[in-house]
Amino acid sequence: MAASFRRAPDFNRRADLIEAALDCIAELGIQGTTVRAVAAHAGVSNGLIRHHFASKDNLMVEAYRRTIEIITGPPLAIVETEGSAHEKLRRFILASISGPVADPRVLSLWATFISQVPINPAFAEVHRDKYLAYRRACDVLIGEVLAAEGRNQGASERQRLSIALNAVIDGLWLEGCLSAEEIDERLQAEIGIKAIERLLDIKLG
Amino acid sequence: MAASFRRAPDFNRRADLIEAALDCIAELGIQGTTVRAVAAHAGVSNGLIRHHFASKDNLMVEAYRRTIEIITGPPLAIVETEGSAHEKLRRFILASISGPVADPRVLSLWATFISQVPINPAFAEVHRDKYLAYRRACDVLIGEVLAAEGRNQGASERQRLSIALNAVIDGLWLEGCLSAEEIDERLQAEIGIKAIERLLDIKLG
DNA sequence: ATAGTAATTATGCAAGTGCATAATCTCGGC
DNA sequence: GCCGAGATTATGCACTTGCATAATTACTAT
Repeated sequence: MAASFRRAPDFNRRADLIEAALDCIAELGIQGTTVRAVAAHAGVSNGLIRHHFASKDNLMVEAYRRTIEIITGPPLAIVETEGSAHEKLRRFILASISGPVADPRVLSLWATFISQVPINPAFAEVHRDKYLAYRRACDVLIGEVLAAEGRNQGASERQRLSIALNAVIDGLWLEGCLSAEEIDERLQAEIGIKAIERLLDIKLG
Repeated sequence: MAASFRRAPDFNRRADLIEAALDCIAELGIQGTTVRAVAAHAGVSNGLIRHHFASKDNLMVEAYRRTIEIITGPPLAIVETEGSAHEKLRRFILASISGPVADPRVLSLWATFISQVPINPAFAEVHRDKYLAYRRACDVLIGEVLAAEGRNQGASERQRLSIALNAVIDGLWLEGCLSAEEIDERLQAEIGIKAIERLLDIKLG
């Protein structure tokens, strides 16, 4: 029996397998995401996964990395953008709670991996790094906005604002994903902006 | 070989097995939570689980029910309490983001089950019911507070406030659990109250 | 062309999985 | 005391799982 297959550059194949893993997790859950299921979904043989990843666990960690990238990528990209501090914060918020990030599938993936964080050091490390990066970007944005307002609050007060801001973003993202069918995305975004305007006592264009 | 064991009333045994299942999920993850692991953790034989639950899946759904009870129990209990609308809302918020609810273990359990909701109808049903109950309690509380303030806002505006309030609660709970070691619980609670005071433009004692 | 290299498949195994079944034991009612 | 009911254990089976191994194939450099 002649095995017929097409070769793919290493990088693409790896990315494809990670994407297939995410599909499996979203559709079948972590339990149903077996090496065989991922391989079948990617249209390759089982053994190929072990050729590209040291272990199934390794593939899962990479899938977690990709998931965080999907979630924090859009907002973090805003930071590099040109614009006033206020405008950037506004777009940062919108990018965090709407668009491709506000997808039930994404929440499901996130939840799957978060549940692994406390019991698997490899996941914990990824979580710590990426979570901090997002938090830091958020803090910087707040600092810039407050500076532009001429408000030089103490570090303590600034931290409070940062925590509250993050809570609104996280909470709206969560709610939006959990009831994506019922809630209008624009309304959701508007609520987010208004809420944060009140919290920080600012106006975001 | 004589098997020696102590009998337990059906209800207690069931509750114990559910608790053992939660322990396993928190310590080993959903993957490590096998029938054998739960039985070992509860100090009983494997077969006993099948005697008390129709299937492992059934046990998992019951464990999900228990988890939601752990999370929404304390705040929902506040609603039945005596006190002014403002005072009740304040305690409701505190019960939602501090105390036994603000536990990384609880978040981990919640995340595990939430990831099952989209792929398992049994979980989806439990989710829908319990989630709605919490949301409704929250809405009623807001309505009472606004009424006490003499503010008769339209249903649309009230819904916005409700969504924002929920977001702050969910977000603070999430953040608090994710970084429970770093954040002081009292500070967290204070931030929550202050944030919601600003959002609703009220004072909560 | 051709040979070497790495990607890919095919196959099998040892361990673990949920669950069915039958035997055994504990306890309450008489 | 003892007996029936059902809670509990012991055991095994069919199936799945991750992974190792060896054979096979496609691409690249020369």
